[in-house]
Amino acid sequence: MKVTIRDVARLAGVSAMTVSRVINGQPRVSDEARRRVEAAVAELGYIPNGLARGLIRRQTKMIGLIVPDIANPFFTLVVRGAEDVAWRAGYRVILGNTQTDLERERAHLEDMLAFQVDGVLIAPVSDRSAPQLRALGRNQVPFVLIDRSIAGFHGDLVQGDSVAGARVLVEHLIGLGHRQIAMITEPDDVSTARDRLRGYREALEAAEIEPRTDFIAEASAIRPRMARDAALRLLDLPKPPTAIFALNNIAASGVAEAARERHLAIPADLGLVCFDDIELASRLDPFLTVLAQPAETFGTIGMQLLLDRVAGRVSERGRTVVLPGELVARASAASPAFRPA
Amino acid sequence: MKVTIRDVARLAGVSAMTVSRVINGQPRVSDEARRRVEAAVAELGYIPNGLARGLIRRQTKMIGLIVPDIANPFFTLVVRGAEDVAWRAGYRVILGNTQTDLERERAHLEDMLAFQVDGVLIAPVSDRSAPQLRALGRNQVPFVLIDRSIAGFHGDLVQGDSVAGARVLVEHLIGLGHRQIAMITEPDDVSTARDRLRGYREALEAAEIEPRTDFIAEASAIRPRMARDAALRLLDLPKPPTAIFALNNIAASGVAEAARERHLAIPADLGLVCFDDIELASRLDPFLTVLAQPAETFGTIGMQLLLDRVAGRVSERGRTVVLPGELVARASAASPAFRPA
DNA sequence: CTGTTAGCGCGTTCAT
DNA sequence: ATGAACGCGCTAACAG
Repeated sequence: MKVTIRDVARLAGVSAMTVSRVINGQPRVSDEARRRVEAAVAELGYIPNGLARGLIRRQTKMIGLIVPDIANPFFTLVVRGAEDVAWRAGYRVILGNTQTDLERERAHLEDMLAFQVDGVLIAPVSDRSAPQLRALGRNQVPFVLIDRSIAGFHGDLVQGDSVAGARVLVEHLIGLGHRQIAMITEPDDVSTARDRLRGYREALEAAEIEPRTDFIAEASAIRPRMARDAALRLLDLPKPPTAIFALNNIAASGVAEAARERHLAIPADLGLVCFDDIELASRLDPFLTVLAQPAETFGTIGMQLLLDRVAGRVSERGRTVVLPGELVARASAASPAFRPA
Repeated sequence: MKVTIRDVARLAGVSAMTVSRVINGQPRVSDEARRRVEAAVAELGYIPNGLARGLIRRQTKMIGLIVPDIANPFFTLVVRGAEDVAWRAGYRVILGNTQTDLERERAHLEDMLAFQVDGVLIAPVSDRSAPQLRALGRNQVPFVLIDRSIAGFHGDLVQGDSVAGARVLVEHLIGLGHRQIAMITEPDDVSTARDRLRGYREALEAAEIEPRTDFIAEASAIRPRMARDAALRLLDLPKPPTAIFALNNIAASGVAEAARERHLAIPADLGLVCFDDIELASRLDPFLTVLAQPAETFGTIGMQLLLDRVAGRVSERGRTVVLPGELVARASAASPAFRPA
């Protein structure tokens, strides 16, 4: 059987209460009793039952962390940053990966509520996550949004500046001489997709480039395969683009794949830019022109805001932190090649 | 306040027991009562308290998952695979990232024990993890090792064939004409490092190439910076290697960085191979020659073995699954360039 | 079919 | 300084 506080008490020849006091570092215990309890704890390898503790203390020191795609290096860094901050503060993290599936997100949220997490840090699937997030509020569980905002939401939020970032990327392409610029995006109930599309449009408009509706291709932010298919559709157009702006790095990898299949060289035949650097790839070979975002910082700041709330040390209604991105110009975007009409 | 089973009972006009029966799908409840309970549950947004449940049921449907480096795309896929299998089986995952820190691993294990996880899937830091893993056994919590084995351990294990894989990689380099081949490894209390070093040595010996001790550089499997430093030491040798075998992709990225700093082109001036593909990078630009391992499968199989044990449907003492790797020859390794002595 | 009693392991409250 | 009684929210075992 598992060893309980009573077993320790028996072995130490004291009551359970004294053991409880010792393991919780409370003062009113004789040195003698303390010694014997500590010895008993060590001998039995006693570990206090977190469930029982959580039940009575009404806090578990557990934080729920939900991301749409753990395999995306952006979120992977978010997770690392968040886990690290939580760890230092004495909190542990329960991870939920949604694969952008709304139902899966709902179930994860419910499980986390069931296990009485003290707070939730979440990059929501989309605006449609709103109803299930309200369940958190109803149960008085504080939460903070990262990366994606939700229309009409007014809580804490850590995000990048997608509109400005997209504009910078597209202006960069325009500056290189591109005028036929397509975009690969995802459904517009995701705030980042919405914002990046807007930035793309603004940049075109500012340069007085006529927008082409057939240059907007919808794909997925987690499935490179869909991005590849979307890119192929663009490249097979009668008048194909000379450059593509992919909404994130996963989509960009799909574009690169499509380009290879059509024997188009990047950047000679096709310019390519996207959001979010891929650290490992860039270190291996600095190639992709990106709008780099401080991914790990999304996680650390997000977790800090959350822990503030959990500790009840915050009164303001909704704090928004916007993390600046940075254009990293590399080889994947260059002047468009001459291509016969 | 939080809504409890009693609140539901009151609203539905029944006892708590009846509510319990309904939410657990037990049979002996009248349709009438069931309907009213379900209505009350919906109205109150009742979510059963998992802590209380776990306390009495003696199982939490929670699995602990511990990896050394969540930011490594190999482990990121392991996590995704494992989480996915757990999810389908109705289990949730608590994630622990150790950053190869033994103490952090110990603390994670203790926390997971405290919260009564039903099992633990772990890629241990090193052989030194052994004592803290015994704590799992003491508490009758089943566990499965992934990726790394531990000297003297005899439980379930899912691993790659590091010896053979390393041999294949180094033989590949030799086949291309390289004879001055260095290796970047990590401390040899990690089984994969040990095995890969052994494979490296075997390949050299089979080719009758004299091993050079100054060609073994110790670095880290999680810090590209250390791999870079190690690579610089190798490249600055009076008689530098013409090719480097990095024990994993992170280390390889550090090597590439070092090569750039010394203005050495890969593969023209320096051949580079390593373990573990980087999916995203390879899709973007198939460049690195790797020994690809089915990372996600490490996670799925590992979780399956674990859930077998958790369900108590397994009797064998220790099952070992060895997942085959595959050489993916790409551009980063080629015939050594002519270099003046 | 339904409700009552008891207790999972711990910590709070109040005695002693 | 220490312990006894009670309850956190839920369900197993037993009544009825």
